[in-house]
Amino acid sequence: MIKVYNTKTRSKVDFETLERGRVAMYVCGPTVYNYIHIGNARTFISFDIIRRYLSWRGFTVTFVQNVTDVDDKIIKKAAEEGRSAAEVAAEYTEAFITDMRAAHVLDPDIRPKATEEIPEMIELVQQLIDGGHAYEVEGDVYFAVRSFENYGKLSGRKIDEMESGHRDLRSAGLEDRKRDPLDFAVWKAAKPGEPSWESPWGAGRPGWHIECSAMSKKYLGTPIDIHGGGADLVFPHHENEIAQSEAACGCTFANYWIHSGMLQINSEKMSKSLGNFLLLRDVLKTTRPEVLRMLMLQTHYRSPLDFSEERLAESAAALSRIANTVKNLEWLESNARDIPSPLDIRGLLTQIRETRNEFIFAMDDDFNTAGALGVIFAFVGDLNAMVADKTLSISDCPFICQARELLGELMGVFGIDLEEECGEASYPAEVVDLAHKVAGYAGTDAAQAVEMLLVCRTEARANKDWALADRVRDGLAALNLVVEDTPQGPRVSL
RNA sequence: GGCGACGUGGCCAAGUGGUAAGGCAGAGGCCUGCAAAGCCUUCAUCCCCAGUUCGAAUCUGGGCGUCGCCUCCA
Repeated sequence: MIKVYNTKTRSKVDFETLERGRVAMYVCGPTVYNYIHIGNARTFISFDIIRRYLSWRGFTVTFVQNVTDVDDKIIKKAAEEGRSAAEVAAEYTEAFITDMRAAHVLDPDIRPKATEEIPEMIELVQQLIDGGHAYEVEGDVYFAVRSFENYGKLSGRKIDEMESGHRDLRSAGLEDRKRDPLDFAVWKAAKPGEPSWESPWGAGRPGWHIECSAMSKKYLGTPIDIHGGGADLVFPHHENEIAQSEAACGCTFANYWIHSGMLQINSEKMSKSLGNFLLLRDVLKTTRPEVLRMLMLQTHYRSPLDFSEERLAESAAALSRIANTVKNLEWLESNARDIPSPLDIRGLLTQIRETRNEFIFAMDDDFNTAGALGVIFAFVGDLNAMVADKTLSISDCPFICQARELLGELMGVFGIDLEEECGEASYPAEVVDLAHKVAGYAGTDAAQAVEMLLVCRTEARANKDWALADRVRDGLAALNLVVEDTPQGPRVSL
């Protein structure tokens, strides 16, 4: 049984879907007024892993993630840059999709844009007005917080306490038009030059919170299984979504509320004023997505995560430990001989089975990726010890292959493709020149040239001509090809 | 001020009341011409105090400390 931490109940609970074997899941997407940053990426990668895991466990997952493409911040940005809000939104929506794919986040099944769902939002607002939960003031429509008795339940707040803590709310003149200072806009009257749509209350645009309510309802119905987002959305965004949606439909909006922890940079909150604002696309210029994901996997998704160059380097080293094992196993398989098996195959099969079970055990416990990674590393260590300094028997290969495939499968659940990590070395054309210079190679085929160089080096080593041997190795190293001497002979890899 | 989270070895980090996974880094050894990779060995009693318990990192209370949210924020 999968357990998840539900923000609504502040406890870990059994995960039971509304419909057997199916999961309806909605995760709040970004407001597209800039490139997404590394903190956004943390949230989206966390939910990507949750989604992948649920699918791997056999659920049919319908994953919806919106794009908020109409909002104050977009309008502000557009004004600053002297272009239309639609242009700004289109540019950053495109960039968002590009960045997500670059981070190996799977596309959602449905990616609705707020601007394309306005009729549904208007309908929802109307329902709220009809039901006495919202009221119009000069083209604005506000949700009446006190009309919804559960307001504050998700975030654990009480309306009266919130108000007493917020004297400054009243000082803003605009607030006078609201019946209660905590009431929030579900529809905003258009100001000159702003994007707007016709509505029963005049030209205007939807409030942020109503967008998600309407899109979730339209594409997944009510209630849904999982509604997710960053922890900073708990209040007010998700609180308001619940109020609107449940006030309108009279039923539960979402059964499980899952929130991912905040990302910090060098132990500080990421903010523009601190100058430590990192864009995902900039990080990915120097870091492979697998390494970034590896970093995130090592911390539970609900804990704060500290991001730094040092941790990135550690993650790269950790990932290569797994990749090296896979590479080594592949190498041993391709050099297997017709000899008696040096391995304890029965023990290996037991370990394969137990690793899978323990991985599931960890992940079922509120998606404990760090624990699951521990299981993987334990398996890696055992495999390494098992084959250390051994030459495999041909009869071992199917079993070693199984172990290798398990590693690939489990890392795949994390969105990390080990095949890619262990990809075949692609030889640069320069190896031909090197082979020509060092070994007198006359052809033009890169693979042949490398082969030639290795033969040349092996001979040199046999003759104790270390200078020549190292010249070959260094020459290949300069082309990013690593030569390693194994008991089975030399091996070249990237 | 209100709400909440957290404090585990040099760093990161998991941990379901029964005597502390894992990764990175370090030390010693093996293997190697030297490397690389890998193997072996080694490296903590879990912020402090009190309590519950046969037994607590895990439960309770208090203290200290860090952080987040309360305004747009993933």
